[in-house]
Amino acid sequence: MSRPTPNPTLTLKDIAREAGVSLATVDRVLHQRPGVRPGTVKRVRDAIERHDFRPLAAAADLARGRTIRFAFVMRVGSNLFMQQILSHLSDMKGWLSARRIVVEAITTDIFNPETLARTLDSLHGRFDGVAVVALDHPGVRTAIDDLIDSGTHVVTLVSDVPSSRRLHYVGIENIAAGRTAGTLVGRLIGPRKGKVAIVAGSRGLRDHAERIFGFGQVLSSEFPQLEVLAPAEGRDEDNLSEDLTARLLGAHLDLIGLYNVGAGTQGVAKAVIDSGRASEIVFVGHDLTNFTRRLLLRGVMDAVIVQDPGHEARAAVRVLLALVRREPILLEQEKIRIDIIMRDNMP
Amino acid sequence: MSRPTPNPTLTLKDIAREAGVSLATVDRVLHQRPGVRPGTVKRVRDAIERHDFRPLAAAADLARGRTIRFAFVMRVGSNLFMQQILSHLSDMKGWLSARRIVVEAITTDIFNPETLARTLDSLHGRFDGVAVVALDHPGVRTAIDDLIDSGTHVVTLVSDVPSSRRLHYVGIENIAAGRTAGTLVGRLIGPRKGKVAIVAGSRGLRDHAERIFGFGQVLSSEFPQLEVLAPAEGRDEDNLSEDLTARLLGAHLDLIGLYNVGAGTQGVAKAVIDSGRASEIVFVGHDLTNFTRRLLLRGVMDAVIVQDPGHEARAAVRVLLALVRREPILLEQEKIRIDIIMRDNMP
DNA sequence: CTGTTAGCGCCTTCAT
DNA sequence: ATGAAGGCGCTAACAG
Repeated sequence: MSRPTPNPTLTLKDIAREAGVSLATVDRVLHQRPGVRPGTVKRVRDAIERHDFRPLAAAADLARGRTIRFAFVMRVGSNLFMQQILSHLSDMKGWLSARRIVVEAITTDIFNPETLARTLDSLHGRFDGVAVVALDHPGVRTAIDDLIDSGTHVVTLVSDVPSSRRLHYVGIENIAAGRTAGTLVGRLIGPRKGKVAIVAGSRGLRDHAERIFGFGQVLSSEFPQLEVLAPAEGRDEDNLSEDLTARLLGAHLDLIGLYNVGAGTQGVAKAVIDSGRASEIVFVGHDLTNFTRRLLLRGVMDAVIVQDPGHEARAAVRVLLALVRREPILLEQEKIRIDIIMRDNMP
Repeated sequence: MSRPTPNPTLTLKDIAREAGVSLATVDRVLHQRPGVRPGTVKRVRDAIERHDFRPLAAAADLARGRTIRFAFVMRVGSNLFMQQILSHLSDMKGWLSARRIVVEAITTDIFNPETLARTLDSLHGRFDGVAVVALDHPGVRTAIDDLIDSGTHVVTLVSDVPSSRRLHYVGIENIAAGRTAGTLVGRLIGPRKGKVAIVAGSRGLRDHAERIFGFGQVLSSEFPQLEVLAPAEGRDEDNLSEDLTARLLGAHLDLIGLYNVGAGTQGVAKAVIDSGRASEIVFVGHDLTNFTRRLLLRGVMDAVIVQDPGHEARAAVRVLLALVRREPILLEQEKIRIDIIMRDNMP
């Protein structure tokens, strides 16, 4: 059974001739449009498969020749990670405009499901695709589903709403990320006994909640000598996070592990450094920024869990594009990995 | 100074009209072809920049309409990592053939610079681009440079030849990878004292040598309580690696750390398991395969350093394609990261 | 149900 | 040094 070597210079016309039909009919079969007799469909399909034929992407693009519009909806504020995503999007400008793709960033600082839902509602009919950093809330879920019903392709980004009908989630599995943090903290602490603290943004955020869950899972099952304290909620703000961390450090002199689940890393780190106990505390957090880079180099942080913002920006665009063009999504390529960054493998 | 919003529906013709010249002249300027007066060039350039205009990629592709040929040259044999690269290449078949790109894999088991050089010599004029897993040897360097002189674009893959004129290296920095392994072994061992062994394929391989160097650097400077033994060379073979490891384990009862630099992981692991000392030995190696996955899950291995073979395959193709089309390379996208994989963040 | 045909925007050859 | 014009392979509107 030898695979026919695909002759790379075949065209639709050749297939048409071989199947004894016209160009238009082949096109119909290719795009599973109605109005072709089953027998004809089969003949065309056979001819296509016989040569493993693929229509030339460039020609299809050119002929369709429509400008494609995408929106990225997210709350940004001072969140460095979100800013990085936006900055990588604008790095793609050249690539995008050579394909007549327009990406609009719709940002807000408001952290409120109702507002997000209303924003999504306002997008009906205006975009071919929408990537949204969602809050997992019934109102948001409904807004996503409505948007999809209006004919817009929707993917979630960074934070998922699994109960919605979004076509894809571009981001990491947060339970696994939390477990990874747990393993790192546990293993790097080694045989010592003591307490471990968690500082999160809010347990209302699905991604934070999942990370906390995964972290606790690993610590309780595999590192019973470590006592995990109840998570503090620092709302991803530096000042508040610093206060909370300082308080934790003061109250627990046997604190030897610290997991910062969200942003606010700068505040947490300041408290750790000021306590003079940086070298005895294993400190793990998320996202690579100028701050966390420096903290890794100084040995204040021991590891950072990373989801590559550049990869996420590009993956979101590519997935939306594939959906618009009804092309297959390359799952392996678009999957976002949970990266562990330590001092020596910083990119 | 407001950036003009690029009107996404502009075409070459619009630029031509605005500059008061014909289509062909704009095209000449766009591709920096000769035969245009400097003044004209400037007028066209200005018009292009005024609108931040980019020619539509699809139209350019279609018009050029040539089949592009790439070769991947590597020694494969039983090396699972190389097999993974090939397998990811064939996953791209659909994508490639929709762009009339033909990728040919030229594999050999022979591990010999002369043979590799001769293979490269035989490629002159047959391909638009070549990705080669090179050996760092003067003969290979010359062969690469000759190939480039013959008009073929060349990138190195996985293992670099920095002294050649290759246009890009798709792979990780191996010194940093070795340092990462060193940090992991040192940190995961914790306060214990003892010996650390290294099993490599061959110190003649540049990537292995660099990893060993980075590993030693970190251990000697930051973990002085650990004594690093001289590297054993297992030629990436399972049986030999197993013997060597067993011997090391027998000779050093205080062996508590193990770094497997190349392949042959299965053999190394078998020796560790058979010794009954798996749980007390911190074992770090490279590349994620079915074997290393299982070893991580069973706790025999503690961490695996990974360079994503799928990413490498795609990056090599994209870089070669960009070179052929004289498009810019998206360095940020093509950079291969050093990933640390532990039990909980396995993809 | 099926076929014909006019573009899509750029590249390239051939004139001028 | 510059311009005119015919494709590249596919899509979509229109005819039959």
